[in-house]
Amino acid sequence: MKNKQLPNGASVKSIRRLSVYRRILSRLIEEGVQTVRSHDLAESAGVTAAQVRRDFMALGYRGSPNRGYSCRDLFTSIGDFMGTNVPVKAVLVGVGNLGRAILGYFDTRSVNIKIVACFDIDQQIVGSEIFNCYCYPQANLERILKRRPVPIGIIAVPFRHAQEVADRLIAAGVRGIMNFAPATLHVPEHIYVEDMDFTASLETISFYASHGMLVHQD
Amino acid sequence: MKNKQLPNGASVKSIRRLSVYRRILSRLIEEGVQTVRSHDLAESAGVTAAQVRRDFMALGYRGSPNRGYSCRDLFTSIGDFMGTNVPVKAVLVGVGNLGRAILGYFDTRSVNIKIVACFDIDQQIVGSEIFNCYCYPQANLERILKRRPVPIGIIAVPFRHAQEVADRLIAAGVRGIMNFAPATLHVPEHIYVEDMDFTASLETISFYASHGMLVHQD
DNA sequence: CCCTGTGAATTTGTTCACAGCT
DNA sequence: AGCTGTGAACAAATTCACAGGG
Repeated sequence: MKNKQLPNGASVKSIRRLSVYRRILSRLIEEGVQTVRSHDLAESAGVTAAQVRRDFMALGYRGSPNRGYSCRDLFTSIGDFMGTNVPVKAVLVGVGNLGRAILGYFDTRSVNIKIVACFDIDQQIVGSEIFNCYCYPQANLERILKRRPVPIGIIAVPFRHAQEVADRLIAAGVRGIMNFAPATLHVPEHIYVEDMDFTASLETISFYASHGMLVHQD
Repeated sequence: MKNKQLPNGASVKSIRRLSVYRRILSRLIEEGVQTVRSHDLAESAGVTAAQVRRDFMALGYRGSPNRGYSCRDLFTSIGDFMGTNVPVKAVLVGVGNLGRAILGYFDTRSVNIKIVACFDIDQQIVGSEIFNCYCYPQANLERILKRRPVPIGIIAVPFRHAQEVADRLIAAGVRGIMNFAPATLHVPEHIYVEDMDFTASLETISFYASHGMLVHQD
């Protein structure tokens, strides 16, 4: 897909940074911090202060000169913008080692992301509950998503099946996909895919680790 | 970190794409395909043909007009450039659900990436072998890396310990880090970090999934 | 003719630097 | 004085479009 144009001008990269700022804010709030300056957020997030302020232009949220931003208000504002103040729902397909770890990850860590169902083809797994998530037969994917539509699908199946699973998820109404399979998915323009490509990431790290040059923190 | 400058002009993004092309090529070779055009690779990798050719400028590998590229030679050439023709070695710190899944992932999938040791603080796990990888006490990290230096560290510990683990890995000679902890690591300029931030990725997907706009395949 | 290789144009993303508010 | 908000400069990444080769 080509690039989107948000009303304002938020790119994929800035959206991702907003998510990171929000996490930092949540920790600051826990610590009882009231306000934060763009400079502080920049330091915590590993970016420049100008970048932070630029990213906030998209939100419409405005700080106060000489004081910075209210942690609580900014947190809410980012959540409103990103839609993460209400829990985000997803389904997962493929309950192997990795799928299980993903279920565990989101079960523990975040209140605002909820994997509401998972699917597998293995009869040993189907019918059981893994990290508070019931496992349905993969054949029933369409039926279940029809009854309870979910906007996001997480693919953790072997790469040979990834495209087929993606097609079925999309047909069942999913709009965004988190793809852990080492395969490039071919999807319609309006579907957003984020690849979690462990091998490509590790090989990229390897390249820079061995060529020892200065480099850009992801 | 700021951007590196490769002799030629390969950026982080192009390096990552080279890894993807290489994987595609390995599958083509398995299928017995001899040559491939930039256009074909572009289709498989989900990018433009011009992008593919541009990426290959960095390699110095040259195709033949009217024919394209030799799959086998190009595969080798990318591997030479990236250093992935010889096995890439890494250590993993944190053998929880996610750590275990990562061990399983690289154990099965790839011959050319090898996690040579893992570390944990849990005495239950230490001393056992997980997916063909022996688990050492985390306290011995420095000692073991001293004897057998490894260029890459994979961090899969809770976010509170991530920075400390990163510091120790770097002190022990690691040059690149794959960070699964939801934390921004602060590292010296010459260290390359790739963040595998599940939450930021999922929230980014959520944003685009709910705002339904055209979008760029990662 | 159908490819690749690449300079030039364009688009996207980032940083600078300063005006303005408190 | 110390911060934000932002136009303008800059840098990076991508695409265009075409010259050149077999």
